[in-house]
Amino acid sequence: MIKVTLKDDVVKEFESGISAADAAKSLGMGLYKSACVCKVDGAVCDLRTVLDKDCHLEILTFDSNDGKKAFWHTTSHILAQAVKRLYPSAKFAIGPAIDSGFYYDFDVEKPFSPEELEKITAEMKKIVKEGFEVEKFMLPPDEAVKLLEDMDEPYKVELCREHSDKGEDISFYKQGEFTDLCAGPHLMSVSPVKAIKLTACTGAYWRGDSKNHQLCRVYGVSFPKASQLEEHLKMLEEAKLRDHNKIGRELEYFTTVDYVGQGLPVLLPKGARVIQLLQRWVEDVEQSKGCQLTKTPLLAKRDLYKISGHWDHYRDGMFVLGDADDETKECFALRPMTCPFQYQVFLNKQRSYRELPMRLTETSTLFRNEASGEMHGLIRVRQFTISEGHYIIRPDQLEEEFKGCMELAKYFLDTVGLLEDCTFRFSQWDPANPSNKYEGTAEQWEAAQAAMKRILDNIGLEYEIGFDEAAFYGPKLDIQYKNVFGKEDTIVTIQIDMLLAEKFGMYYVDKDGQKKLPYIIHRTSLGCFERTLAYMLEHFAGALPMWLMPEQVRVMPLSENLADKAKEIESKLLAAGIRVTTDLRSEKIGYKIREAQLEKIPYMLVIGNKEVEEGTVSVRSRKNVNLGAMPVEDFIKMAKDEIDSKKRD
RNA sequence: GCUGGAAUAACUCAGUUGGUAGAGUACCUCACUCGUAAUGAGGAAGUCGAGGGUUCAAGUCCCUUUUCCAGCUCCA
Repeated sequence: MIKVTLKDDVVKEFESGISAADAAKSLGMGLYKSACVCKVDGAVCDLRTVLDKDCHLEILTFDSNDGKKAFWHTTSHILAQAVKRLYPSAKFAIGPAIDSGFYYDFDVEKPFSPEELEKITAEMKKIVKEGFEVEKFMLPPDEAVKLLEDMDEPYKVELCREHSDKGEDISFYKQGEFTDLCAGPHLMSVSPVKAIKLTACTGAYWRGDSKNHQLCRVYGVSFPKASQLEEHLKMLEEAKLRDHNKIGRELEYFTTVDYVGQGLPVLLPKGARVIQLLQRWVEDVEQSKGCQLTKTPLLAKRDLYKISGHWDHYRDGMFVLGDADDETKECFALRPMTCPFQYQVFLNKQRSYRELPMRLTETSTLFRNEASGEMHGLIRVRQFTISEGHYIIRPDQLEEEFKGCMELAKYFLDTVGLLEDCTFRFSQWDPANPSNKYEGTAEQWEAAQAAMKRILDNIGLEYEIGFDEAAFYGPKLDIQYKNVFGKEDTIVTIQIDMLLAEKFGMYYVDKDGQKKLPYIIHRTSLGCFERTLAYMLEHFAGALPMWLMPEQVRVMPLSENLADKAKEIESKLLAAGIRVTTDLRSEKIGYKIREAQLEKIPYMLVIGNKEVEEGTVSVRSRKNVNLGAMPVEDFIKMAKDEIDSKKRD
C-alpha cells in the first residue's frame, strides 16, 4: 500500500501500482470523468501514470491551465488524425497546445481553404464519436526513428533524431489508426472533446525559421461543452469591440490612406490631441526628474550610422535617401533611433565626471522600414514618436540611474493605466547568434548582463528571460504589453550599453584626471506615443481618462432658444481650461446624449429652463449615471479635480 | 518578405449560374422646440480599391498591383 496525499492534505491509501486515473475514479465518478491530467509531486503527467510510492496527487480538470493544455493537445492530435484521413499525403510537423487553444503544422500541397477546414472539423467530430482510447507506448531511439521512417514522416524523423541523442526511450501516443511522436501528456480518450472550432489556417515556417519551408498551420480551440465554445466565441467578439484598430478609426483618432502608404497612419485631431497631451506631460515630468530636453535632426549622412554600427546592422530597416552603394555621392538616411544624434550633445565639449549623470531626453520621431507584413494599426508603424533618452553615466552610477529609469517608466505606465497588465523581459544576447548580430566581447556582455541581473534582483522584479532578444550593443529590460488579441509587444525598454561610447569617442575626465568611458543607458519612459494610445484605447474601450479626452464636456441645451445660456456655460468651462463643446442642434435630448455616450464624452451638461432658473447644470457622466443638478462652479471644481488628479475610471 | 482572407455610398453591409448598383446609419433640407442612449418627411450621395484581360455584356471570371485584417518571420 502507498499513501497518497490529495487536495487539502487528505491522505488516502491505495494499492501500489494503481494508475492516477483509477485513483481519481475511487475519489468520485464526476472527478474521474472531468479529469484531464494530474500532478504527481508537482509534476504534470498523464492520468496513465502508475503510482508506486507515497506521493502528492492532484487531479486536474479543464478548469486548470494544465488540464486545458492537455485537452487542447489531444484535440490537436484529433485534428492531425482527421487531416491524415482526408489528405493521406500530408506530412506532419508539430502540434502543441498554446495559451488560447492549439495548432498543428502540416506540409500539404495547398493550404486548406475555409471550406476544407469545415470538412476537417466534421471529420474531427466523427473521430470523437468513434471514441478511441488514447494509448501511450515507448520505443528505444533507433526503433522510434525506424517507425517514423516507415510512416514516411520526415519532419518527425528529424525531431525524433534530436531526442534520441539523449539515449532515452521515445514516447508515442496512439488513438485508433493514428500514431504520433509526442511527449504528452494527453487525455485518456478522445471522447471528452465535444466542441471544436478551427479558427484559422495560416503559413508558418518549419522550426520558426524563414529560410525553411513554409508549412500550413491550422489553429483551433476546443471545449468539453458546446456552451463553453459559444461563450469563448462571444468573448472573442467582445475583444474585437475593444480593438484599437476598430474603435480608433470609428472614434476618429486615426485613419489610413492607400496612397500615403503602409504603416503611416494619419492622426486625426482627436488622436493628435491625446498624443500632444501625453508628450507635454512626459516632457514636463522628465525635466522635473533632471532630464535635459534635446532636439536633434530627423536625418543624417550615412557616415553617422556607420560609426554607430546601424549602417551595417540595420540598413535594410532604414529609409535611405540617395544611392546607398555610391560612396562618391552624399547619401542620407532617416533616423531609426536617436542614439548617435543625442551623443553629439555630450560630445559638444569636454566633459567632467562632475557633469554625470547627464540625462538627455528627446521627443523623437523615428523611421523604420518594417517589412510589409508587419504593420498593425497604431501598434506597428513605419514612423512613430517616442520619448527616447540616453543617460550618460559613470559606472558607479549605473544601479541608481537604472532604478530611476524603472521608477519613471512605472510611474508613467501606472498613470495611464497600463502597468498592471505589463510583464517584464530581461532580453539577453545569444553568443552563438548565427547572423552575428551582437557586437563587443563576451566579457563586456557578461559584465553588462551581470550588472542588469544584479539590479533587477535587488529591486525584486519578477521577469522572464528573453534569450537572443538583446540589442546589438547590450542587454535590455523590456516592458511588454499584450493587445486585445493576446499579441505581445514592447511598450518600454531600458538598455545598458557598454559599447557605443567607445565608438563615438565619448570620454569624460574623472577625478584622477584620467579620460574614461562612460556607460550609457538607453531608455524610453512611455513607449512610443502611437502605441501607447492604441493600448489605452483598448484598455479603456475608448473611454480614456478625462485628462486625456480630446473633448471632456459637452453642453446640451434642451431647445434652441436656450442656446445663449448654453454658450454662456460653455465659456465658463473654457475659461477654467476644460475642453468643452456645445450641441446646438435641434435634436431631442435623448439623441444628443446617445451620441455623446457613443463618443465616450466624460460629462454631459443638460440645460433646460429649470437649470436656467436655478442657475445650475444637470450633470450626466458617461458611466450612465445622472448626477443631478449642481451649480456650474461646483461642476467645474469637480471636473478640474478629476483632470488634475489624472484619475482613471 | 511569406501563407490565407478581404476591399461595393462617409460608416456597417446585401448584391443568385456574368444581364439597368441596393438597405440601414450618417450627411443635407424642411417641419417639430423637445427632460437623460435613436422625432418625422423629403433629398443628395457610388469610376464597385487601381490597372489590364476574357466577353455582345464584368461588382461578379482571369492576371497584375495597392491597402486593410489574421498568422509566420522580423522588431535598433
